[in-house]
Amino acid sequence: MSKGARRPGEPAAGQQSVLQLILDVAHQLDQRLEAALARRGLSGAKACALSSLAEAEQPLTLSELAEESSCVRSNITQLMDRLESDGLVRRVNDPDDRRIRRAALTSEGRKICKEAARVMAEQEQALAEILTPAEAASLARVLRRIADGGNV
Amino acid sequence: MSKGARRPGEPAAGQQSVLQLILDVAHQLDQRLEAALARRGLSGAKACALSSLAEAEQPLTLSELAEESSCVRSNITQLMDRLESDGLVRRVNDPDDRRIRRAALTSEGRKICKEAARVMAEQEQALAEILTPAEAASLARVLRRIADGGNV
DNA sequence: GAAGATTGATCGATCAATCTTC
DNA sequence: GAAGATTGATCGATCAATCTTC
Repeated sequence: MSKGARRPGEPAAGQQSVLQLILDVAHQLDQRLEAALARRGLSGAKACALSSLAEAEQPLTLSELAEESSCVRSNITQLMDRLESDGLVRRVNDPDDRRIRRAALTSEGRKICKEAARVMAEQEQALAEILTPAEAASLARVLRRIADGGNV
Repeated sequence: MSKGARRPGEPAAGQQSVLQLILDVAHQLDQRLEAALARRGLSGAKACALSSLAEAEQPLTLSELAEESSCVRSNITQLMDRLESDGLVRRVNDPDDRRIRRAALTSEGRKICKEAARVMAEQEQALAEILTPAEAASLARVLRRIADGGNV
């Protein structure tokens, strides 16, 4: 995907289609989140992987991580390379299947992951302050229906 | 930014925060749009640039294109490289200032751009069919307020 | 042969550094 | 010196091809 604000030919502010509005708002919120994470040396992709690892009881398979992030396996290979060189994650071998590599959080990784959760909560809070509870609920309901392709 | 669905540790479907919902829905809609464009050999970034060029009366400066796409100049340099090798765009020199390069649509570029507009309209239509007019209007209103940071 | 992971290519995005022209 | 564009590095994402192990 391209990350740039996607407004092909909609100069007037009120003229944007709902689709373009959703993409633009998401892009804006995502940039804010990425900027807040970057101040801690993190990125969205890294924070997401760390969070998945923190939740699991045991080190996850790289394939499991790819599944959970809805991305392709080779993506996780590279992400783990970067997280390993950051000292936040360690690859460990699976005792039962030598094809499998698991990702284990280091203690530093566990610490940073808690910071990432705080950052995420801050961003959620900032958004919540813009909306009334009723608006937030109805927004969530509509978005969930869009996510389900209208089958709800 | 990372493009993967961003749900760090929200297993239960109803538990997702509004922020995560917006990012997830946008990611899903964006993937659909990219897939539809890819069938015509395009991408979101290419379609966006072509559309900006089609709207302008005269060839745009690469800086102007960057401005319009809210991205960095070097990004446009590379995008134009790809569009030029696709035969959709041609770089032309500015007669008055030799620092400036402008991007001009080729006739092929103009043709493909119209297809891209149709694809975009299809995606907008698919989304519109999920929502009632009243829902679409209230969704747009709330999203616009989020985009303005609550200052509306 | 299939599953798990990696490698190499490409795309889109950013940033810092550079080059030409003003 | 500043503006416009490009180059080279890095990150995150995808895909096709490969390697090891099952």
